[in-house]
Amino acid sequence: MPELPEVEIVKQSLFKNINNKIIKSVRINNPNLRFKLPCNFSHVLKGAKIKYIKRFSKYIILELDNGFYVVLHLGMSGTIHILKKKVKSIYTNISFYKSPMLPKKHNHVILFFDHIKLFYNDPRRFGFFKIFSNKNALQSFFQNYGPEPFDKSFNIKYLRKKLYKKIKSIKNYLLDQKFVSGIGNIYANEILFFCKINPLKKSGNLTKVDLKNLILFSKIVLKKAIKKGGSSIKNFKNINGKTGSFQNNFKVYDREKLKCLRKNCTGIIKKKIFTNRSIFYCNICQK
DNA sequence: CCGTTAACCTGAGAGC
DNA sequence: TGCTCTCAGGTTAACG
Repeated sequence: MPELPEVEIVKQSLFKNINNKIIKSVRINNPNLRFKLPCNFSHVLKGAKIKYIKRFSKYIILELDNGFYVVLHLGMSGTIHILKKKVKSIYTNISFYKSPMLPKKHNHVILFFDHIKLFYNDPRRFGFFKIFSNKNALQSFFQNYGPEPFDKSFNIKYLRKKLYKKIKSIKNYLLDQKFVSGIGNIYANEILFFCKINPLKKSGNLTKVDLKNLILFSKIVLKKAIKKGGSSIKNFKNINGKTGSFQNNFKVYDREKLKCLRKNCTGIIKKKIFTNRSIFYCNICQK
């Protein structure tokens, strides 16, 4: 589920809630996530102070004062919830979408702080934690990833070199984290709409204008999504707390059969399944 | 190396 | 009500 903007929102909330705090204890209800929870997980976290929290791509990185790094990927359905001990009935959901009740059986990992409990909840268990013992190990893990759209290295020269004569569709390249980091299915579709590029277009056939637009609009779309608190599609209930609102700004995603929102375009948004993912596009203005 | 498919999971919603 | 089927914001091993 979460793509770069949603993970950024989660990171910001985590920073407000647990940065500089000490993990008093750890409870593991189910270690069987996408990858089995590292066996030293509790040992590394217990007693450690969270020195800093950052994000790269769709990953949240907790820097601990014992030199270790905890890396978290939310997969498709991972969320984080915080319960303040004093107010037992109210959950502070610092996730990018709101679920009114914590589905208790999917609370796989719980971190206890002084006045706070943090729950990692993940029904589908596609999310995972990794632990790195030092900065080098952390960096070498992220070496396999391409730049984020915000990076200076995500430029014309890079795109030309990577996409030259490639027959794979640009939609699939945008989802390829080795090419560019942080974009998922929603934002790939949205970005291509702004670029007026058909998602199925072969990457080697992109024009210089296409490449320039990709660089420009990937930044614009992701930034706006962050500003709107990310996209919240499911479990949308009106309860106190934060929810993303970028879903109200979707131009193509989840808009099958609706009118194209581009000025003076009479197109209708199409939906197709392509390499196991949905593509949404206007077949008139996206060439 | 390149591109595609299937698999990993659970839950929601549609259709019957 | 309940059954079956499809789909979901991601990643990656395995295959041709």
